[in-house]
Amino acid sequence: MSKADKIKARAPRGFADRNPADLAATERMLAAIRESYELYGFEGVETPFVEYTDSLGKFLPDQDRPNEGVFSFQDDDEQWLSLRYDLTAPLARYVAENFDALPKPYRSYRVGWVFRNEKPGPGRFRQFMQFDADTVGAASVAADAEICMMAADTMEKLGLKRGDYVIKVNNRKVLDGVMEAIGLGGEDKADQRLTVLRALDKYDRLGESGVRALLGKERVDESGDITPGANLTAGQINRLIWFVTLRSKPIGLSESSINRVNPTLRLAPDDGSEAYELDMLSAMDNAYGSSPIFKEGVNELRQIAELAAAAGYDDGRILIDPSVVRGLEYYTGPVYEAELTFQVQDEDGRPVRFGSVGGGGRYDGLVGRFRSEPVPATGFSIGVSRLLSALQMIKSPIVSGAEKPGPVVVLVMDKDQVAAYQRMVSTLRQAGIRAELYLGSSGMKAQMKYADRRQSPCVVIQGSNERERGEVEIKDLIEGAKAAGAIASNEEWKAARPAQFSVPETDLVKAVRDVLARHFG
RNA sequence: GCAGCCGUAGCUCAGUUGGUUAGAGCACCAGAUUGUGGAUCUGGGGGUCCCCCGUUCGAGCCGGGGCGGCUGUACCA
Repeated sequence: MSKADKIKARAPRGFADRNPADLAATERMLAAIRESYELYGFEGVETPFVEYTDSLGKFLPDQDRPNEGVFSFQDDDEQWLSLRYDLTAPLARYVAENFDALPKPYRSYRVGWVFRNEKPGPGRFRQFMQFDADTVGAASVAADAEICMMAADTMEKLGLKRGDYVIKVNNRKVLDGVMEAIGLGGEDKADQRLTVLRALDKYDRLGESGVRALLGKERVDESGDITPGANLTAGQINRLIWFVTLRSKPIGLSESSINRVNPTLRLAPDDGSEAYELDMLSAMDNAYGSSPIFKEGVNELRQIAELAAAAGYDDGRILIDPSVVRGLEYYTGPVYEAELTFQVQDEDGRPVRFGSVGGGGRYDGLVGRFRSEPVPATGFSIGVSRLLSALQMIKSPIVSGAEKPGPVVVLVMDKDQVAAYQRMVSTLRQAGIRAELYLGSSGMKAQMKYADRRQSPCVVIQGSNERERGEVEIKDLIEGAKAAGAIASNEEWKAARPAQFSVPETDLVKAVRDVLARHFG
């Protein structure tokens, strides 16, 4: 091939290769998550990567960019197919298709790759892995409360310490109620409501001033780019900001503890009072309880809080946070988000924002699209890929040191003795020791480098000298590397042959086992 | 999508007012050592200077357009 035809080797942007360390770390994470989900009674089920596009569906108001963000192609019968963009929509299809055969409520989990055709960024890929659990056919918020508790348990099984994560809970109904109360109800205001929800969703990233700008006329970012706002009045903005800045006490704490945790929980400002309310849900209720939809949402939140507290999760693991919005398409009630609370910096020293590493909520309309009856459902997904990069960044034990040691390498000293070397490799393998024959064509020095690069614990050497004596030489590379520091000259290094010893060939397995035991117990 | 910044070796980067055959460090390969991974020394491979068009006797450098990357923003089911 001529130089001009040479193809540039590169992965498509937003698609990542995974090295041995990534694979080992992911395996550990998946095992931990699976154990947690199964403990809660969920069972595994898997659906394919590809679905009919109309099964994945476009729902509810967010249709301003139809088909954007989804990889789609046409089958030979001209039907449109799409790569799945999450695991929830395919599950809804699966449940609807097998409805009569499944126990209800139906609890299931699945893990796999999902695809989104969007701009990638740090911790954000066009192919990434999710681990999802759903309860279908249970209308009770007990199902939602349970999923929040399971999310918390799972974070801890993944090695996150209490306080390093939080499960935030909100309810779509209360957001809808607030918007209704400030005059944003009705079909004709749907666009404005969408803009408001999107603005509120950014509270943790842009802060109060940024959200205020987005609720008002416009926001100008640091590059000078302008984002148009929702054009609300100052009064409307104040009431929204008051609402989303309410912060939960840890669910169910006593009043004295509440004072310690959050002594400045403010009452609704529109009555002009400066009174403080100790219970956030009561504060909400006092402010907007006249709206039926709001009242329903607050009651659901209260039930979740009580259930979580009864099970002992009222210590800050699960918090109500009115600024949680989540996606706009199909959530109908409680929504949850798993967030990491610690700060880390990237290689360049910049602070990294992970955003949420998991989320979910109630989607009572999704399965019903396939059937003539409504089917309630609620679920939660962990963003495995994003969480992996976060855990790698903080060098969490679950992802670091997950890599296996390399194989024992049998060197080829004499090319006409390959059969004898291969026999040694087989002997080691039959003893359950990871081993390989050097398959390249280079000399001994290069073979040593190769073994070094493979992280081999030791190499097996048999030249003509050893062969005549019926022996093999074992070189402990880990021990040898330690000895290297003390040796200055190359002559000395070679003469000393550190960490190297001879044994009869019949003792090969025993000698290698001794070396392995020395380093890996 | 929009905005700002940036594209020279696998990586990090030099490259003078436009002037021979475009450089360094690291990494890689080999030799010094007919049988030893580190260190040292010596040598080697590797470049469409992102692409195209233009200006010019002459472009890595100047101009226009495109493509790509990063950051912010939008979207995120």
